[in-house]
Amino acid sequence: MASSTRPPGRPRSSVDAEVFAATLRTIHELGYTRATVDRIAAATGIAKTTIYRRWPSKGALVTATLVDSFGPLPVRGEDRDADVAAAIWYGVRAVAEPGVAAAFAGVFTDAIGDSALREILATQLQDPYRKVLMETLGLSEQRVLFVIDVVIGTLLHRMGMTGEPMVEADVEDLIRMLQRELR
Amino acid sequence: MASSTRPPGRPRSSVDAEVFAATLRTIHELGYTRATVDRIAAATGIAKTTIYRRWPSKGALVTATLVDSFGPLPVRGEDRDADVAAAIWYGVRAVAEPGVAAAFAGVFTDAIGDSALREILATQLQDPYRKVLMETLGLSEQRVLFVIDVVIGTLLHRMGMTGEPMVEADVEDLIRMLQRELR
DNA sequence: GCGGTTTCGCTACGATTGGTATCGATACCG
DNA sequence: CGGTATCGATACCAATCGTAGCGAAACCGC
Repeated sequence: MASSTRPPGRPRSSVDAEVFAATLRTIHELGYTRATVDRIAAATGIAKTTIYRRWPSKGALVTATLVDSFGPLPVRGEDRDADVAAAIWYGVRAVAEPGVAAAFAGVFTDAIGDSALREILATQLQDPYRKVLMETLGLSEQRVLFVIDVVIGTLLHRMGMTGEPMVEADVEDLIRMLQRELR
Repeated sequence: MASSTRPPGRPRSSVDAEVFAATLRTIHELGYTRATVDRIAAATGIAKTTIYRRWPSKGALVTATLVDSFGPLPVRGEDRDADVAAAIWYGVRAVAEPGVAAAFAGVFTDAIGDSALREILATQLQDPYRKVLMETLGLSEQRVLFVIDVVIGTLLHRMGMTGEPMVEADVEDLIRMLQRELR
């Protein structure tokens, strides 16, 4: 329909998905610090300069990778307990994806003292989930931000300390705890 | 008493406390990444080489700074609800200390892919609290690790996202939530 | 005081890395 | 086939972590 307005010239080779995958894979294998842009570019088969043409910094690239990796929340707004459980399980799987926790921690670290990156992080990663949760769960902003802190913070801390995703029994405790909290 | 066995030679100038303070201050002002060892050394008035003589890496220095900054937990083992509240408030104040959250996130990031640093982090920072909490609260290891994940993870996520400590109302919610969880 | 011992400060250096500049090659559209 | 915008490659700069080497300083026992 409106997809006919394509600008002239050589198109941006559509390898974004490949770059995201290579970013996660490289971070998973080497950690955030040693996952250099050079290596990510080489793993994708494109030039480093191409990456910097599309994303303004390494942090922005990793943030975009996280946004792409997380995707939309599977909440329906009918049964709050069910939505809480579904959202937490979704978060567990997303954070357990190889490289995601390390990427999160790394971009988190870079964001402190880099206000531009911090803006990207808050706008592109947190705001969508805040809005969706406020609407479908009918909670205040303060309440939603509290829940996001608890869920994502807990999962990241576990992944960071142990390197392993949270086991099912602990996830179920986390779900029950938050269902009680939001009742 | 046994402090008489001092080795000969020039003593290690006892500026550890100053180095720790300068580390936190520099990280607070510039963030973990831009808080270079050069700057920390300059802020203390000592040479960079001296820092590397005492700590094997920047991550180890920051971890030691965090251990020094946190200190022992004020739990008494008589009233569990009171201990939970006291421990959480203690964590809130420790994480709110300027530079602590940024230092934590940074050393967390470096620890992934640096097993030596990871060992230091787990042994020197987490283990003491795990043991104290298991003994005084009479909880299983799994339960204690879960609580540590929730408390520290939540506080760090809040500090990382907003740059501000958690407000009192949210802290009280966190305390009530965990008191119910541990009942 | 004085020698012995250990740490300290300083300068210089190597290796990596984030990020930029430049220019020719390339792929697409009409 | 020509116009246009992106891509790839190379070279480059500024920071930064971490190390080497050496002379100076500070402390102890005598």
